[in-house]
Amino acid sequence: MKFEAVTIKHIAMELGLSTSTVSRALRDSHEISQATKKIVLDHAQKVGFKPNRIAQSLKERKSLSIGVIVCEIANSFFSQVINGIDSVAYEHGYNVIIAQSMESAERELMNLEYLTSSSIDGLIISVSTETKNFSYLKKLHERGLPIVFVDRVIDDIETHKVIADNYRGAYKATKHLVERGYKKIAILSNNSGLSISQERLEGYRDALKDANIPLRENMIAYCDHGGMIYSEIESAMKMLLKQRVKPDAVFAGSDKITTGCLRFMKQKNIRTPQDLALIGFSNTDLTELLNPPLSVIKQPAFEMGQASASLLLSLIESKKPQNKFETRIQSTELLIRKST
Amino acid sequence: MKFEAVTIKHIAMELGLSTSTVSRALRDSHEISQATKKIVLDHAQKVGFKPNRIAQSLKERKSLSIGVIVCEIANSFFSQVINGIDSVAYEHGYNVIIAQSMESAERELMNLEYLTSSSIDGLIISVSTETKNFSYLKKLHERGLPIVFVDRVIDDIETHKVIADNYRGAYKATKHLVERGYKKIAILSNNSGLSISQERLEGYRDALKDANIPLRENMIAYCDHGGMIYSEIESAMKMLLKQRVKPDAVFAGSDKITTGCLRFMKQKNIRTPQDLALIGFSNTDLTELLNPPLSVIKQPAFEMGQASASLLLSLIESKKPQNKFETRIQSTELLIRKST
DNA sequence: TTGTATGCGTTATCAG
DNA sequence: CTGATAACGCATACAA
Repeated sequence: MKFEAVTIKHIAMELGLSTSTVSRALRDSHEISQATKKIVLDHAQKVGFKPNRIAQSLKERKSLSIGVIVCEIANSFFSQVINGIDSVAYEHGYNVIIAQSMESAERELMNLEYLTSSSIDGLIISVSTETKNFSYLKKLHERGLPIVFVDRVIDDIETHKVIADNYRGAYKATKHLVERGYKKIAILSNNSGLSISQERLEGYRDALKDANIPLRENMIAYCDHGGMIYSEIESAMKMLLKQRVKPDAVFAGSDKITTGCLRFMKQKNIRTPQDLALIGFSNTDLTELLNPPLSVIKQPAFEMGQASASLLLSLIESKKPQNKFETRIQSTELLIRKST
Repeated sequence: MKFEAVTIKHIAMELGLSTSTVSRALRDSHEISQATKKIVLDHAQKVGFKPNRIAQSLKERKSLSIGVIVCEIANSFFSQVINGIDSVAYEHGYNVIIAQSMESAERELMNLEYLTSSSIDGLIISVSTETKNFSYLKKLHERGLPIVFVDRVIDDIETHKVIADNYRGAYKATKHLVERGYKKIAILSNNSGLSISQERLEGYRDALKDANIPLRENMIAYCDHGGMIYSEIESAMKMLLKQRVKPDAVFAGSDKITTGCLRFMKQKNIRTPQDLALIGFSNTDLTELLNPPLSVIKQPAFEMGQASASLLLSLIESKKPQNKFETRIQSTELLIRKST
């Protein structure tokens, strides 16, 4: 027994009407008499008619779905972003189709090709650490697919971008360390190609400069896969701690890297702040209860999701081209705990 | 400038062929000559042809999408489940469409209606705490929609169910408390209507019984909305702690409730295990680093997701009816920390 | 081996 | 006010 949905045709047959009449009645067209409307509506109700969205999509040339590509759903930051997206999409009757890149450019591309085979009306994407080649994305954009970037953006594609204030977050975090007397501040950054990494590094650099602390290049380590693999963080940390001049504080440049650092320090029995101060980006739950404690830069993930979805929907629903702008969600919080 | 996709028709025109020939060539049909195949394929490649999935869906009467309804995406347990689902779906070329019920029966129903308007081939659902009326879901199932339940199941709908070993998890957790000498063990349970709640309560009851500890009904508190609202947990905890006989240990019956309890204890300055021992279900990251420490029952969320998706796909792709069975994923872990 | 015609479910256009 | 017909993009039974 297959799932046989009831269609307009069925209703038309059973009521001895034409499909067009039924269709119009269901859409409450003014050119249908109240009497027939009632008959049709009642019957539709009775047999549980639901319009076939696929057919509607084909006809209307839109799917009422938006695609979302993030590196990993099971990452607090992104799951909160998705939550925000969903909350807005739901209100506007849009579906959310999720895909994860797992920080792989190849998977990202496959998802992209799949989602854009006319099955989505617009796309919200946070590019993977691996993504070097934007040409496909760019082509899609040029061909008219509404795109909104969230968090990890690509500068030379001109469309809405929703980002947290990475520069200020990193600046404040670094400054906070400086103010506590730390002078050898290492940073464990995400892949250097990422927009967020560059902004965060900038904030770090400027905070040091403003404090007249010389920047040491060997205090900067990178996790090319965004900490997707723990060993990446492990070796970066080991490298940092092996320097002649050891860092007295570490600034973890992303959620995943932050948790990795915590794991590493726990494992190696490195205490905070005695042995090494720690501050990092994190949207993980319950960070206020961690031990070793953790000073945290928290991103407004949910709000970023909401903003992205709103912008995307405005892009989708407006016929005219809009001014594309960057939205900086300002409420990046700096939460200080005794880890620093 | 709209997003104008290239269709089979375009290719046919440009190549002076019929649409059917093009269609067949693209699908590598044996009844097309190698020569034309090559011409078509090359051209399709050149112009970047991507078959319109909506049209394919309409024709084939399947969408290559599966729907997932959970209470909240930004909940570690569910995000890990989704991750598992996605990993399997992706390999089989299926899309995942996510919807959240936010523990509201109404939203769940709306999502259900929306998703099943022929836009999904099957459904994976974890019912909301509020869900009392299964009739719509049941009707869908009877009409042939493949459904797999994950974690929170409905007993009288006969289909595949993927659940963790809630009974054993709760039994072991309670027993562990008993063995440490706790005798006044409270449980903060999820909504009593939920399958998981009942199983967990059962495990709790049996563990007490086996230890000859009388069950006190006033040691059982419920969070009807699964802890979606913090005040719910707060008042439940207050109620428990106001009893003449105060509990010396608390067993938190879900992820959300566990984090709620931790928050509450922090706020009220209740120490663990001195003032109150704490154990709870949790799939949150970094629980091993929490302070107050937390003994944890961890569910195999990712594996549950994988299993659900595999079962659903087998349901979708097999024409014959199958034996519907319950899959108990056994690897529920009990992770003991100094909180108990 | 290729082309023609038809239908998937819906809506829009055009007649009546 | 209502009905017949075409079209969205694709795939296939049937002709040629």
